[in-house]
Amino acid sequence: MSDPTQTPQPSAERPSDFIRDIVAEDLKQGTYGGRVVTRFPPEPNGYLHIGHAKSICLNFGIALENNGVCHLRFDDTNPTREDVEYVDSIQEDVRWLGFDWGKNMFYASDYFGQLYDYAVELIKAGKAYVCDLTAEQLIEYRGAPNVPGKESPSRNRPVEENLDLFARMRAGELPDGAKTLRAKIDMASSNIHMRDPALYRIRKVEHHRTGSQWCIYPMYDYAHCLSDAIERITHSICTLEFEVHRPLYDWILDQLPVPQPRPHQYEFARLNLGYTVMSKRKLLQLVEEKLVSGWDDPRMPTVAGLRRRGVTPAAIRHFCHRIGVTKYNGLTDIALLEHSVREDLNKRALRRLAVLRPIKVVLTNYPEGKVEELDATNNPEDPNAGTRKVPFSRVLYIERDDFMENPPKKYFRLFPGNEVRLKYAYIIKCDEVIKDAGGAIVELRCTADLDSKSGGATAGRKVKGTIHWVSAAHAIDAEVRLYDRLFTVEEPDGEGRDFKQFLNPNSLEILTAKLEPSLGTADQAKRYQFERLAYFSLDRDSVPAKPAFNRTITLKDTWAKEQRKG
RNA sequence: UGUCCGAUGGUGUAACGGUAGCACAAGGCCCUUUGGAGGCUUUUGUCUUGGUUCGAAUCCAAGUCGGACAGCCA
Repeated sequence: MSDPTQTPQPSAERPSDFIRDIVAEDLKQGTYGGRVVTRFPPEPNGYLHIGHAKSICLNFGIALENNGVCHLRFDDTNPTREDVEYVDSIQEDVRWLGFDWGKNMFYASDYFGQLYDYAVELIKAGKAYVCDLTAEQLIEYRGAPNVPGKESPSRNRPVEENLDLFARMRAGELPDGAKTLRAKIDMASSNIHMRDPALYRIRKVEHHRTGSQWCIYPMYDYAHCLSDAIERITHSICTLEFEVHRPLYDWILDQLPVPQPRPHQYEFARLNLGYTVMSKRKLLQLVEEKLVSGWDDPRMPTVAGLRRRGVTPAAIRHFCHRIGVTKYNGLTDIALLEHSVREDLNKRALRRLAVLRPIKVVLTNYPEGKVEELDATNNPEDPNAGTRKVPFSRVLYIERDDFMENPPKKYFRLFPGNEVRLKYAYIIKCDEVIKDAGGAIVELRCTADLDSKSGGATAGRKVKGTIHWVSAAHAIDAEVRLYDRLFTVEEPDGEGRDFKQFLNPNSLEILTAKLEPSLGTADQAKRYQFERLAYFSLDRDSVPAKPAFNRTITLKDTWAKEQRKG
């Protein structure tokens, strides 16, 4: 449990929601003979984000809970925007989240041949035709939500002619966009998706898997339901925007001799999270315009970004469990995610002492040159985590925030004349504040109660505050990146808004911090808590001479809250 | 003035005709060698109006509000 890079076993606790209810009912009725087969069907045109994680947890979760399987299927029907870079990252991310598709990895492009044959069937049955309308004309003929469409002049083309034309489309005899294959349904339908939707379009481009084998490519609506049927999917779970497509999903499967019982589609609400954007288009924009460092920038809501930020798979899974699955399109409070992250990190993070913004402290009654190795607890939440030694000496650094010359009421930290406990060490008292010519504080002169160390005569003395520190002579320097939310408002892409206007200018602050020496051998696979500050993880671009730590999330700060209250 | 879908505290959800519960957030207290964690505790909710019923968050009707749909994207 302390190694968050290990593929963790998704928790055994069974969630409950309306989709799981349907699956349970189908199991009870024996609809699919006891089979449960779901699928996660990403288009390889972007990195996975936390919204996909919700879908992954749902689909793989349902399979796991019911002794079923979940397929990973790349929905690669549009070669003009898809890329292998994405198919690799998607697999890595799903695996990292803790899920396993076994041998069941497929591509919609695996079925291009069969899909073509099915299309021929449709044409023969008089249920599809080759249409001559241009893209512009199609828009005009389609009508509008409350205006019926008009039938294409090609609609009643004879079957033989359709067959010939479709074969010629496939053979590459026609230029891009010249013709489409359309389903023959109902141009007057109140559902626009039923107004003779396009099934195939001509695209003379290389496909990342099928190369130049095809120059016609199936549309999503046509390819998706049939891919589900071919794979014998039982429950095809997607997001709410596909609800309107369901009649078409059903129509296509009902026209063709697909394996029975065929799959059914169910829709749930996609995740909307506060203080972030979730659409692939917008995330891509952030990457391409270099507003972030890449898809795995720790501020991104991508799985890769969260991973680099130090968030664990378990935290993401718990979050997905907590938010549930419904058809209500709400806005999830980012605090829910933050809580899941803290909860998990609290259990597994190794506690360490680190000073982000140092101020020098000299203990005037502590012998010069003396060094003590003090015992420090690695994780109070986990007795098995053990202890370590931390060097202590006369000159220390403490956090600037932990000293105030003129403190407000309820300030428990160091101020002139006051005492605080140095964590794992002595109680000290501030005697003198040394300033430079400009009046800036450069050093604090303190005296230590030399009997107050653990095991000492006055170890039990209670002082109001305990602060962290590092020994100046032993501290190592590290780059520390303090990440904050990427946007300043909860709904950066709300109506009439340009999300880029709301980028948080302070979403990244880079500091050189002073760390206790044990952090010199920090492990990228482990998680750390810099005591009293935040959770951190070692970034992958650390170099031995200068480690770099990313702040995953701060500790809860009730003092900051107190101050806000004024 | 189209079709489909939805509505439970501030947020996310549970209750499947029978005591509106949980988590987060917010407030208070206790504890604390992390102002962390933990423990205890308080506040706040069934969109509206009718109907069915001994009894409705749940079923029905109408309304209100919100979302989705007019790519040869997925």
